[in-house]
Amino acid sequence: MAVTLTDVANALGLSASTVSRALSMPEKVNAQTRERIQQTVHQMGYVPNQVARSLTSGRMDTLAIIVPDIANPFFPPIIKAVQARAARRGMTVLLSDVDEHAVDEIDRARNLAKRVDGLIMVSPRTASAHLAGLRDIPNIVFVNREVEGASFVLIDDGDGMVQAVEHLHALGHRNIAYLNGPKRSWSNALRQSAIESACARLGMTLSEFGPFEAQIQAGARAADLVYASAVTAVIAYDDLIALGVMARLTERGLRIGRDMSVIGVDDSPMSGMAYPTLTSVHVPGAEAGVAAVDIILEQLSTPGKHEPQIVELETHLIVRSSTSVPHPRDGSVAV
Amino acid sequence: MAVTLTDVANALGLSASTVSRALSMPEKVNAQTRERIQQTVHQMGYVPNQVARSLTSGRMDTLAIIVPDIANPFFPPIIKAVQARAARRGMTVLLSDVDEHAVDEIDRARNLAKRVDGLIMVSPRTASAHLAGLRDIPNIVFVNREVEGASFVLIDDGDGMVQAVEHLHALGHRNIAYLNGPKRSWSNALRQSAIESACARLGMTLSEFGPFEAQIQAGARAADLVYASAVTAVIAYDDLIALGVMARLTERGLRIGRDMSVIGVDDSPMSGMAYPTLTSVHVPGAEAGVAAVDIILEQLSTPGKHEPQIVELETHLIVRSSTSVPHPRDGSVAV
DNA sequence: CTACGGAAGGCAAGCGCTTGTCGCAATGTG
DNA sequence: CACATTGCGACAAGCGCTTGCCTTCCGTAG
Repeated sequence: MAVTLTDVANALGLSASTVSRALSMPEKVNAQTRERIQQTVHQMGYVPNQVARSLTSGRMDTLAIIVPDIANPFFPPIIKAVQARAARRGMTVLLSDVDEHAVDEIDRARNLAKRVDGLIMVSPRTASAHLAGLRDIPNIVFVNREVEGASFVLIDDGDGMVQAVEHLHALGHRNIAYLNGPKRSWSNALRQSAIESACARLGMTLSEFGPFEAQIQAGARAADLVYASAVTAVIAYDDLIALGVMARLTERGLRIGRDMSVIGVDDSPMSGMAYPTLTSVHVPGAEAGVAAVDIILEQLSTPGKHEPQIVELETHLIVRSSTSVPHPRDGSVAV
Repeated sequence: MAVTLTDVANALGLSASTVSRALSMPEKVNAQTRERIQQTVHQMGYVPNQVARSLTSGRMDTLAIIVPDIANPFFPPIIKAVQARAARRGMTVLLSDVDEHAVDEIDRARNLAKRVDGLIMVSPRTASAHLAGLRDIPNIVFVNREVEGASFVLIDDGDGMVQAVEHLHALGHRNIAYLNGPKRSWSNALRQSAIESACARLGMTLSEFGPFEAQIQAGARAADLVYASAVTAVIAYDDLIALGVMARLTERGLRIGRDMSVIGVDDSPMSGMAYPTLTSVHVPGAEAGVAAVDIILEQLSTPGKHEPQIVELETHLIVRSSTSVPHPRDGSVAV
C-alpha cells in the first residue's frame, strides 16, 4: 500500500541503505545521488514509516507530558509551549491528563515512558517519594518539583508571594488571609511558608483557610469563610480559587478591590479579564515547559549518561484592580 | 536490556509464537501452558514492546484528537472524556492543539494519521472542503462537523439557540443582539441562522456584531458595541465571549441580569461560577467525544470497509441569573 | 486397524527501517 | 607506478513481534 524505502531504492536502482542514509545523514551521501533520491522520494510520495524507524533506532520522536488537569487554565499554556517547542524539532507530543488522580500518575508515567523519548511531569500533588521512584526513567524532567537526582525546572513561588504580601502591607493591610491549595500540593507548601514568614517579618496577622481544590467552586466556599473573618485582604492559592472568591463575595455584596482585596496566583488569562481585574502572581508556566523540552532535547542529542539539569525560574506580582487600600467593613461581620 | 518475548520463550523451552499467542489469543493455547507462560511473564517482568508489535500488526493502540485550542474551556471536557473512554480499551490518546491555525490542521491530521488507529477531529473553523480531503483517512471521525462520506458526531446547536431566543422573548425582550464567533466557524453559521430564524418567527429585532475570536478579550471588545446599541439582551457565540462581555459591561456600570441579559454557549464550568451566573446553552461535548471514540472502536473491531456513522446530539438552555426581564437603560446611550 | 479431524505448538517469513562492515573505484602520496 | 586513503554505496543482519502454514499427536469414527 504505502511506498516503502525499498520501493524508492528499487526505482532508482540503489540499495535501501543508501536511500535511508540520504534521508537521515545527508552528508554521508554524494550530492548528486542525494538530489536524485530526494526527487524520487518526493515524486513517489514516500513517507518514512515511523514505527519501523523506531523499532531499529530506538527513537520515538515523541515527548510526553503529564499534567494533573488540563481544565485548569494554568496548564494549557505550558502544554502549548511544550508542543510548539517540540514541534520545532520534529517531535510529537503525547499529552496525558491524570484528572488529579495522583495515584494513576506513576503508572501512567511508566507506561508512557516506553513510548516516548522523554517525559515531562507536571505533578504538583504527588508525593515526592513516589516521584523519586521515576528517577530511573531516561530523560524525565519534573516541572515545579524538586526531585533529587533527577532533572527539574523549578518555579520559585517564594518571590512572588513575598511581593504579594509586601504589596498588601504597603497598601495598609495588616490582617490578611491565605487560602491554602490542595492538601498535598508541593506548590502550596512553598507558597504557604513564604507568606507565613513574610507576614511574620512585617508584623501582619495571617489567617489561613483550606485546603481547597484548585477549582472555582472551592473558591466560592472559601469566600464565605473569608467573609466571616476580619481580614481585609486575601491571597488565594491560585487564580481559580481567587476568582471563585471574587464571584461569591460580589454576590454577597462586597466590592472587590474596595471592601476586600484579592490576590491570585498563576496570572492566567482570566485574571486580566475578570471584573475587577485580578492582581496575581505571574508564574512562568510556558517558560518552564520550554525549559523542560530543552533539557530533554539536549540530553537526547548527547549520548551517554546525563547529569541532572536544574533550571530555576522566578515569579513576580502583577498588580491589577482587585487590590487597593483597606476599607474595613463597618463594625464586624454582617449577614 | 528489556526482557523480550524470546527471552520468555527460551526460559520456558517454548517458541516465541506460542508465548505471543498465549498473550494475544489466549484461547488458542492450552490452559496449562498458558498458565505457565503467564507466571513466567510476570516473574521475568516481561512487557511487550509496543513498537515491535505495531510494526507487524499494524495496530498502534493509539487514538489522536485534534482540537483548535485547549485553553478554550469547551475542549478539556471533550478531551478528558475521550481519554477516559479510550483508556478503558487500553488505548493511549495523542492530543494535538493546533492553536486555532486551521491551516496546520490538515497537515497535522495527515501526520498523526500514520501514528494512530483512529483520529478525532474537532475543527470548527476549517473549511469543509479541506476537511473532506481527509475523508480517506481510515477511522477518522469529525466532531461537530458534517463531512459527507465520513463519520461524524453532530451537536445540533439549533435547539439550544432557539430555546435561548424563546427564553429571552418570554422574558419580554424584543431587541437583542447576537455576537458572532470566528469567521469560518461552522458552529457559528449554525447558531447564527438558528437565531435569525427564531427571531424572525417571534418578531424580534436582531442586531449582529462580530465576528469575534473565541476569547474573553474579544468579548470585552464586543461589550462596547453592545453598550452603544439599544439591545436589552445579547447572545454570545460562546461562554468566553459572554464572560468578556459581562466583565466589561459590569466595569462600565451595567448590572448584568438587570440592565442587560447575557446568554453564552457551551455551559462551561465557568458559567456556573461567574457573577452573576451565566445562562448558557449546554453543549454535550463530553458525550460527543465518547461517541466519537465508540465509533472508532467499533470500526476497529470489525474488519473491512465501514459505513460512515452519524451520531446526533442535542443542546438545551440552562437558565441562570444573567438573564432576566428587560430593564431598559434611561433614554438611550450613556457614557 | 486405518483414516481423518482437531488441538497444540513450532517454523519461518517477514513488517520497514537502521547501521556496522566491507568492497570498490577514484584520488592522493612517495 | 605501487601503495595507502578516502568517499560512496551495497550487503546483510537484525530490532521484537505477529501470523500463516505445517507438523505432531491424540481421539474418534468408520
